[in-house]
Amino acid sequence: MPSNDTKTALLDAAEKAARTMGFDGFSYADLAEDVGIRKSSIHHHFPSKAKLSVALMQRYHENFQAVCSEIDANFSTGGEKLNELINQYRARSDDGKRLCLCASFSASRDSLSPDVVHQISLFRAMVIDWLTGAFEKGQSDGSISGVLDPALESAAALSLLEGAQLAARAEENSALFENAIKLLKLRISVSNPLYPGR
Amino acid sequence: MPSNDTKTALLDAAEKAARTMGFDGFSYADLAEDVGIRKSSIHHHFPSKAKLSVALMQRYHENFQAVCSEIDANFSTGGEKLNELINQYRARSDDGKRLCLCASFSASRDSLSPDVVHQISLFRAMVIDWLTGAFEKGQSDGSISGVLDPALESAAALSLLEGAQLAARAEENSALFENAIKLLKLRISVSNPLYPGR
DNA sequence: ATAAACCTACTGATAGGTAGATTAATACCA
DNA sequence: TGGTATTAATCTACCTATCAGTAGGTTTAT
Repeated sequence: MPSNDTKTALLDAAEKAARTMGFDGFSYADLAEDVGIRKSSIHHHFPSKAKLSVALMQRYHENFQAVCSEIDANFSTGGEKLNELINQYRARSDDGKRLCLCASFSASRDSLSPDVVHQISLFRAMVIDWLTGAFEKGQSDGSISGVLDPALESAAALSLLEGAQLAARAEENSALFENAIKLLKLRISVSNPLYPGR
Repeated sequence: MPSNDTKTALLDAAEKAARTMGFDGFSYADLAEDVGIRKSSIHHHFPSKAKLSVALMQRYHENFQAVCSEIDANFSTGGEKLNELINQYRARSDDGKRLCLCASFSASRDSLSPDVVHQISLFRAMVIDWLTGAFEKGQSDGSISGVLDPALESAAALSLLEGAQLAARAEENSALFENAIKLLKLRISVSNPLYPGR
């Protein structure tokens, strides 16, 4: 029985560590202590830190993409979709204790393998595309006010969300995340989504 | 003659390294090679990496505060002030090769000394205050459109600017910074033809 | 029997930091 | 003016801890 338990536990520990301390801030020794095996045993599952980070980023990409699909399946208006994505970034901020993996890895760019650098681009493109769709929807159904250009809104929103995580992280205070996104949230209409308006 | 040359050169090298690779991403060996002295000699100027980072953050704070004062002395409208601050963050992005020191240190928060953590709060408060003033001015003089709440605008703008640096850093592409801030720039009125803005 | 999973024990490189000698620039003083 | 303390600045040489990673043996489950 190929027990994925340890492998998953290692990925969980690595993701938490990377998002808390950055790629250069955690070591195999940290993961070993967290998971409860010897650090040399980690190499059985992930032969190098570079390959671990590739697996980390791939899982993160797939997971986030699934979340976006889930949102699409459960929410119809652009405003609702945007609001749900904001909730995702809030959750991943963990009260200012962490950043999302994409933001954390971006900051440590020079220490990453070329594969991960490329994966970051793919991840960002995926999120930007999804967000652009949400803003297009919000523009046409009137659930997001003042949308001039969905593509530009998307780029701005992603930067705002990652920047808001950074703000909360700077002082380990979730209120700073909320403050940073408040104006964006105010643009989301809270009217009955059954009445798209305009 | 107390030669500040080496000390300044060390701070310059450390700031560049920290903003490029993060606090955990550079070592005394890197600085030594950059400046051209032995790494043990660095301890004569900065006995520990913690004290170096304190000096780094202090110089950064003073420098940035001076820049803000300079802007206030040379530009009168809120829109012009905001535009100049955007220019500062663009310059500090270095075409996606670096982040500002505040953003970089925030990401490596767990590796910093308590002093530096506190300095980050002070720095952010200073920038937020200044930005709030700029938005208040822009609201009253009409040079920034759609200002509802200057304090919220300020928090959002700082997160957007740091997030835009992160976006550019993610792909080492300055166009991502420009894309992220474009909508903010569009809110700045370009009424004065002498300062057309970018 | 086989193979995955994990272990002990190790490696070379590098981390931040220290000890103590040497060099270089300044200050004092006859 | 020349000589001598003094101090800043840098050096060589070393320390201990930790880093990612390897070699090879042991356990465990099929």
